Amino acid sequence: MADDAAPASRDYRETVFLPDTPFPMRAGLPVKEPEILARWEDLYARLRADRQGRGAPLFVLHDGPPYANGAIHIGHALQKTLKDFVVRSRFALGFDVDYVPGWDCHGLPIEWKIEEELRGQGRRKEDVSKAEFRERCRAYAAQWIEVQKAGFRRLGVLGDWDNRYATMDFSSEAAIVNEFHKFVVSGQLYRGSKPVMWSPVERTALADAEVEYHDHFSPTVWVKFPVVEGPSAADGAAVVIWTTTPWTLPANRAVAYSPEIAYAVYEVEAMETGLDFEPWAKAGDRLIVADARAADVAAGAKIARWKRLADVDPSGMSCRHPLAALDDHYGFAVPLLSGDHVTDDAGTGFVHTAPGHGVDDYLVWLAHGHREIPETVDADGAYQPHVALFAGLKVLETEGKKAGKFGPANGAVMEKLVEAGNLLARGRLEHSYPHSWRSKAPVIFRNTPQWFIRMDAAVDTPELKGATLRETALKAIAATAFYPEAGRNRIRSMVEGRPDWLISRQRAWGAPLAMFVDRDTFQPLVDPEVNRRIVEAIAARGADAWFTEPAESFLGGHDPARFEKVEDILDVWFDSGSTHAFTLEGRENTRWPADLYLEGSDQHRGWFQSSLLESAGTRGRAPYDAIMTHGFTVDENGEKMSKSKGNTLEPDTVIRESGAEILRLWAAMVDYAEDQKIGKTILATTTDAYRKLRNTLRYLLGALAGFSEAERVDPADMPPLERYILHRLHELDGQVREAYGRYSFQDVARPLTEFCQTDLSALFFDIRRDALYCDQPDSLKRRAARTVMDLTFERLTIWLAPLIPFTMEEAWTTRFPEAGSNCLRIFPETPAAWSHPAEADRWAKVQAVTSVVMGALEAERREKRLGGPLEAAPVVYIANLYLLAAFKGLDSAEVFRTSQAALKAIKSSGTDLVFPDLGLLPDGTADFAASNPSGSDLPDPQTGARLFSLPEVSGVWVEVRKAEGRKCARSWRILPEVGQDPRYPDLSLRDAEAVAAWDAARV
RNA sequence: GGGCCUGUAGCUCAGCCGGUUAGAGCACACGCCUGAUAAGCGUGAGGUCGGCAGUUCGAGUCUGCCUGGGCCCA
Repeated sequence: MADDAAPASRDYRETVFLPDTPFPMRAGLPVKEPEILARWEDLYARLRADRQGRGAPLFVLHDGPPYANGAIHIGHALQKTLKDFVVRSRFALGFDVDYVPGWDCHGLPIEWKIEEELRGQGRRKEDVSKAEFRERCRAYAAQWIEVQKAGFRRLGVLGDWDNRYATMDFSSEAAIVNEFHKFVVSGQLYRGSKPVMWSPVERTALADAEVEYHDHFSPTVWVKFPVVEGPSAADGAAVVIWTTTPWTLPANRAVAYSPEIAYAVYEVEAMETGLDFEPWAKAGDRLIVADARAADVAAGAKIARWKRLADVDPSGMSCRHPLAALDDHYGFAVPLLSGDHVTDDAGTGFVHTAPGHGVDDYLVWLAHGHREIPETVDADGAYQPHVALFAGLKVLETEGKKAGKFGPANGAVMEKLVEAGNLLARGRLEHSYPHSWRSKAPVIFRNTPQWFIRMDAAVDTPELKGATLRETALKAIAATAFYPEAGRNRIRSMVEGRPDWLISRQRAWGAPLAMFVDRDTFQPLVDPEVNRRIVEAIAARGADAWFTEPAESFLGGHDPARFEKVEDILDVWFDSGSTHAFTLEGRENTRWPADLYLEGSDQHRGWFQSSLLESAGTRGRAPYDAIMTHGFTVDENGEKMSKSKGNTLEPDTVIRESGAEILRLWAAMVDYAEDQKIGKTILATTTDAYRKLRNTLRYLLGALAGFSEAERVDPADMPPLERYILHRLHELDGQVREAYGRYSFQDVARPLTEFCQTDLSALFFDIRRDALYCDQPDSLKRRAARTVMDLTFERLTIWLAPLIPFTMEEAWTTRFPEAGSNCLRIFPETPAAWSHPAEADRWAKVQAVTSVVMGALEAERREKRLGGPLEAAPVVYIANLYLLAAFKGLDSAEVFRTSQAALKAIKSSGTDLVFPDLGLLPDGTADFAASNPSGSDLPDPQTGARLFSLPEVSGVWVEVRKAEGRKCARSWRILPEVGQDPRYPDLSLRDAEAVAAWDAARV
């Protein structure tokens, strides 16, 4: 018989049931993912067919279209990933999910790209036909749709990619125009006029995003408006305004003031002397300015001394236009209007108001009941022919080398002001001024006739029932669910405050405002037959049909001489606001309205709102039942990503280096509702979390090698540890379903990661390793463990599949190569009988005691008295009967992962006596306590027993003794029994039996 | 400048209606194991809860101000 020193007579390794799986520890995701994608192929279609075959309820996620211009960035990746979480989780919850990805194709950025291309070929936009231009735009967008589609699919996003929608599809353009007609027919459309940012050099209106601010020198003028009507104090005086855009003075129609500012009349007493020019003011002039501005105005006008005569209330006053003396064209009255935008921190406290050339001007003008907006300059920024004194003069040079420099307009206006005697002073100022993003030339505000949708007119249609669009939209917001809830506030305040919807653009690439307008009244022609012909033509030949085909072909019997074909195009937001109309209506197996719209929080102003207004105006409600928003992706320091800062991160880079799965797991773990940070460190920790999940799956696969239905054990027959894991599965089942239900992916990823770490890896696997490796295959413990592992694998693989589908597919098909895609599965039912709160309670107590044991072992290890836990045989003294009772039915050595262990109930612990009323204890506890006798008190420290305790676990002391006996050559446990079986003198009895059976099976 | 949101360990996040010594997982350090091994287990360190003031017996939590960051506007 071998003694301790002698080596084992046999290598038992082959008799041990080690984990066995081809599922590799290292994923190699960048290579594996494309292979899995290829296998998925038509997965979306198969899923839909399967769910429809089951009569599953429908869930509709309607895609917000990205702009078909450029490669996808991290924000796109996040968003499509979140959408995929929704799609896959709804499929896994058993729904039939409709998700048709789409693209936004019209609009200025693409037009610009094409203009740039043309310039590269030495051609001008004017040299190509509108049709050719639009064709180039179409091709450009089509190319980017394919690029982006490939990028999204690479992320694993499921959807009806083959039937994607695009706003430029003929059918879409027709639907958009059809929606537009609904607004025309219901009287919600009107022709108005509004100043917009305009670049004379490019002859185009610009959106805010297309403008950048640079420092710029402007002339400044102080101008006198002689008072015509007002209080007696103002007799013979002039209101003074200050402006940096003298050229807008011919368009002046009012002067704005603030009721919050104190104004007064000042009389000039003396001018500065020794000037090298003749000042325009003279002693005796009476000027009205804000008191707070008086000193600055005097300095600007070189007034040496003046006298404050009297307070002036500008309310109700009116003036003469400063150029009235030169031409009757300017003979109108210039009223003083109260406006909130007026301040006294610059200028004179009065604001020159040209309603066609400034937004504040326009708004204050409208607020006072005026409707007509003068049109002063044309598309080139030249005064129109009717503008007296200045017709034809340009604000900016638009051609040649001097393009973008000031034209003659400012100078001419100043000369005429001098001539009229109303220029008080002039100067120059460097300030921040808007410039075109493209040409870098300054822009101007220019008034042009535009088409608007009314927000506040009662709409008498069956859908709106006399309510206004604003009221209808606000009602729809109240009826919508918001994830997170904060979104409701945001969109509501915007809809409450927004102006009428300006939907016309003077551009080429878009869906047209395809209608005819009476040349005299500007009223749109409302004729269902005409509209039908228009929509049919566009459906057949695209929006080009409207531009290229003669008016007669649409007008039918109407007189072409009377009706003008409108060639403006629609605001692209109208396009995107109509996506619900051509994606959710008129297709099979979908439904209007959508269950969910999901976009970034910036879309409260964008797509959520355009869709809401479009749908409210045509259908009386929102096209969605719920809105989910996400924040923006920022760098690791929480700062916005930008190319100039060099802190951008491309999805392609992450996919190439780590795999799409890492990006997906990142998206699953962050709080998407807020801004999400991403960067090197964060991706590294995400990769670590991924490894943890992957290894858990790998261990399950390894431990389940060869698992058969025959060895399955009924939960009722399982040991407490297995019952506990089942309880956790039951608990998680509820949590996972609930979290997916409210789109809280974090609340899926976090509990499952913690479950893998805490319950599986550190507890279940660690404790059961011995039984799995060394028990005979028919051992109840081993079978129960494997049964629970099978049930765990069955659930984990599908619970996590919506988030990390590649890895779960790999795990599932590794185990069940013939079972088809993991993604086709539905969350399995988890029996209520698995719920076992008493086990949860028990294991919490067991872990508390275990933590004291671990602490004791650790202390011994530190003292070099102990190596591994199998060398130990802790003796645990427990004065808390509740804690002791938790071990009923458990093998304490197994729980502590030591070779041997003993529990001893004690009655006294000095001051720490914890001996509760026995009547409150679980049944049998007293017996159990009695069955763990040997001593009713703590050992006397004098005997040499070292006792370990933790302050947070009262009533528990641990004495670490060395395990007695010899080390089993197979299970490595140290037991006194080793050697008792003569057949296998170096094994414990359990291992001897197991090897005997193994050997017998080999013969 | 305005509206909305936001700042808890190195990272991602919990922290209910204010109530013991602010938690988890990962990362980190140290140790164990070497039959999950580019793995597994254990122990530990790490936080003035962005800052200041206020309300309160008591504030991460409520209020105000300041500050950093984000989105949308001007």
